This record gives sequence, C-alpha cells and structure tokens, in this order.
Amino acid sequence: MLFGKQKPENETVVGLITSALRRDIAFGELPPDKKLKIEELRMRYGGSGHSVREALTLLSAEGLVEASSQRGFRVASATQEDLEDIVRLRAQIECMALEWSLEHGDITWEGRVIAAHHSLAHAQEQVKSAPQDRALEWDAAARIFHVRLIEACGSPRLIAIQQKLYDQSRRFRLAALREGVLDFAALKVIQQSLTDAVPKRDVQLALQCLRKEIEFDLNG
Amino acid sequence: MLFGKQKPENETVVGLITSALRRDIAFGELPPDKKLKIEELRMRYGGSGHSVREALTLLSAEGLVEASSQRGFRVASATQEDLEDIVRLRAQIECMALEWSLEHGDITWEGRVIAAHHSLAHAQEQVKSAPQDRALEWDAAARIFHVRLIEACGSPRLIAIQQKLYDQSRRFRLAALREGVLDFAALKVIQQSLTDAVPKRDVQLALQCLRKEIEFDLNG
DNA sequence: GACTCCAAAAATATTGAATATTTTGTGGCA
DNA sequence: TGCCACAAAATATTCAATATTTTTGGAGTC
Repeated sequence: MLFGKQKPENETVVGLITSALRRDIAFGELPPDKKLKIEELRMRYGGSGHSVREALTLLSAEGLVEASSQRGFRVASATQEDLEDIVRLRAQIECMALEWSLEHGDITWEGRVIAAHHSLAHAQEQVKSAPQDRALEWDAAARIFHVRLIEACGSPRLIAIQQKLYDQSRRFRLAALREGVLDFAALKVIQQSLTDAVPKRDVQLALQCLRKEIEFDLNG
Repeated sequence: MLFGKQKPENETVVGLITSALRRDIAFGELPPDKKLKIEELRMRYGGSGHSVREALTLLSAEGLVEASSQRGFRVASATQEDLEDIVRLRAQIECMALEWSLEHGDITWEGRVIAAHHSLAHAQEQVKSAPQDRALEWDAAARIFHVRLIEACGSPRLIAIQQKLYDQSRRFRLAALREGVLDFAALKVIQQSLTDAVPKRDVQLALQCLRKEIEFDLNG
C-alpha cells in the first residue's frame, strides 16, 4: 500500500490532452466561458477530434468544462457565486476528510504531511518574488499538501471528491496570485499551525486552520 | 428558477447509451466486475464504438465503471467495503445538504418534498408485493425523494455530488430488494418522520432520520 | 511439473474521412 | 420591427483502417 497506484494520465493521448486542458484552464490561458471548438483544440494540443472530444467530456464531469447538448463545450464560468460555492463545499468536505485522517493516519502519514508542508513553504517563498515563473511549482506543492492532509481518511471516494473541488478552486487562487492580492505572510502562519497540529492530533485546531486556509481563496 | 433546466440525457446517442448503461448496472443486469467490451455493448445498445466509449468514459467519472488504461472498462466492483464507504459518505454529505436546505428552502420546497414522499410511499407499498415488477418505479421515486430533500441547499455542486453517490448506492439497495431483506415497515416509519420534520424545520430530527434512512442500505 | 520466452491472436486506442443533424447567421418580406 | 426561409457553420455520429498493447498458447528449458 505504500506506493498506491495512481494511474498516470500521461500514458494515453486522451489523458495527455485532458491534463493539458486542465492546466491551461487552471492557469487562465483558457479564460472562463471561452468557447472550446474541437478544431481549434486539435491545432493546439494535437490528437484527433474524437480524442479531444473525449477529453472535454471528462473535464465536463469534473466541472471544469460545461457541455451543452448540441452546442459544444465551453470553459466553465467562474463567477463570485461559483467561488463561494466551491469554498464553502471545500471547507466542509476537506475538514471532514482531515478529521478522519487524524483518526486513522499513522506516523508515516504525519511524516508525509510535514514533508509536503516543507516543500510548500519553500515553493511559497519563491513564488512571492517571481509569481509568473514559479506559479506552476507553487500550485503543484499546494495541491500535494492538501492531498497529503486527507489521504489517510480511508475513503477513496472522499479523496476523489476533494480532488475535483480542489481543481475547481485552483483557477481562482492562481488568478489571485496574478493580481498580487495574496497575503503570503498570513497564509504561511496558518499553514504552519495546521501542520503543527497534525502530530499533536489537535483536531479542533487543525480543522480551524484548514478552514481558514481554504477561505483564503475568498480574497480580502 | 422554478423550472431548473435539467438537461435531458435522452437527446443524444451518447446520452441514451449512458442512461441505459447506468440503469443496467444499477439493476444488476451488468454485474460488478463484468468486463465491458465495446463490441458487445454495441450489439446490445446500438451506437458506434465511439459513442459507447464516450458513455463509458462518462460513467467511469461517475464511479459506476472502472477504466484501466489500455485494458478497457469493467463494471465497478461492489464489495462490502465499497458499500460502507458510500453509505458513510452519503450520510455525511446528504445530511449537510439537508441542513442547508432546511435553512434556505421556502414553502414551495416543503411542498415538493411532501409530494415526493407521497409518491415514494405509494411506490413502496406496491414494490412490497411485486418486487420484480415495481422495482423501477420504486427506485425512481426514492431517487426523486432524496433529490427533493436537498435541492434547496443552494449549492449546485453539492447536488451533483449527492447524485453521483446516490447512483453508486442504488445497486446495493436494489440487490437487497431482490434478496427480499428490506424492512419496509421500519423504512416507512423513518421516511414519514423525516418528511414530517421538514415543515417543522426540526433540523435535529430530520438529520437523524435521514442518516438512519441512508444507513438502511447497510442491511441488517 | 514449473518456469521463461516468444509469436500469434484478441482487444484497445487512435485517426481520418464522410454523413447527418442542429444551431446560428443573413437577407428578403410583410 | 418581427418573422420566415435558406445558407453557412458547428456539432454529433458513423464507418473503415491502422497502430499499440495486453493476453494467450505453446515450445523449449531447467
């Protein structure tokens, strides 16, 4: 169980296109509500029409793309309302998962959380000075940190749900990064407290910190 | 907002195949772990290889089908472990949604819940005597009842999550029906209490009943 | 008898071109 | 302006063919 088989999406053409699309949507290169025409995407990512179409189908199930019958696909819209919905849900669901993780996680899990936090702290230091260049690493590190926090919850379906919600929230966070409205100092403090609470198994503190950290996406 | 546009899946070929597959998986005609070969499915449901494939992709995102890279698709397995995971998650998530519904739902929502319960009670009376013939109606009524309960929660994403989890749980409930191990009398009482609690806005009672009702799937 | 290695067979993944259907855009006409 | 018909664009679907990958069934070896 140490090396859980996480299927690498990069093996198949459809998987490659899906990953590329997910990234480009998250980083705003494909802005919200943009029409996604199969032909254009073929030019951009390669692959056949069918492969592109299947990737879009997949992403629409993840909520990153909206599919309207007979009228093709478009990038999911990203209104303030969407953001609030996502943040509210993430707060609830991720806290639930963290609570279960704190119940079931063993000592090696604590280690993985601390390691992930270490990487995240490092990446966050760097992204402060060079937002454009380091965004990718920071985003990846943050993602892994959140995955680690909940990966011991024991529910594969809960992990999958968190993953999807997280992917929906990335866009907003990365947009905030571009606009330079992120309070890195405060973020750092919260993440540190959160990580410290894990080995102490301080459920109350951990949940409170995680909720705050997630609600950082609401700007301010 | 009265008539929320729920896209009818039956418009497109892919949608038709998806619906048919979902139904056949739920009702056990395609048993857990069964290999799903494109060719066979084409013979059974019609449509081209691509349409079938896309339907399978969609269902794998819903958790009803498992896709392994380069090795095709199979019906998702349905172990006791799976059942427990699904029930546990549904209890948490559906209760959360119901709580929010009780906060935001207006008088017309209460009406829709009561109406759905009325239909469900009727279908449940009938399915008791003719499990095989009335399973479809009963299943549909139960589904609508649960949708109604949470539809006022105000979070489209939460509704989508519940839907997917519910679809994953249907298989187990319908299997229990076939085996005749369902305690309809107890179920009826709980559903009645649950419905009664809605207009009273008795959150505690409602959540407690809903949790019990969901945990009925654990057999016993 | 159990095992490894290899080629044939089966299944899956991917693509291209062609057709059908639907939506969208445009101009005439009342 | 509002409406209808028709053309153009986009999408949905299918068929047929090729490329990859996995599985299968021995042949030979220890």
